[in-house]
Amino acid sequence: MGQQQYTLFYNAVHAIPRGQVATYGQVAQYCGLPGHARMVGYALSILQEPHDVPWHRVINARGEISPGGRPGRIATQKALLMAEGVVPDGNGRINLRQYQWRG
DNA sequence: AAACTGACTAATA
DNA sequence: CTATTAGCCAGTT
Repeated sequence: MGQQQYTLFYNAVHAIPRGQVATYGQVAQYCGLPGHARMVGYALSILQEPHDVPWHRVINARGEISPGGRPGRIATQKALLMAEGVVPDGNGRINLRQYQWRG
């Protein structure tokens, strides 16, 4: 467990098509590790540029953008998502039924 | 070693 | 809708 696992997560995130989103738990399950949602969050939290991981396509199960350490992260993620056509509803939440990736 | 901490979730109340 | 509980596990104190 460790670095290798993160590579697996990053790989899974790469599989999320543009214009769609996936939840942390979904990514974990896709990797064959159900229940490891927190590890997905951790893996993304330690990402450092340069990287080519579309981290913004990963949101929580409520359809919200999870708060991260640095303020401004949420706005960035929201902007990236909207740039590829994923638009939040009136309450700032993303409709999973519409945008969630079906692997 | 033990306690604490998280970009999490599902189930209950 | 909010709150609480319990499960999760690699890092950090």
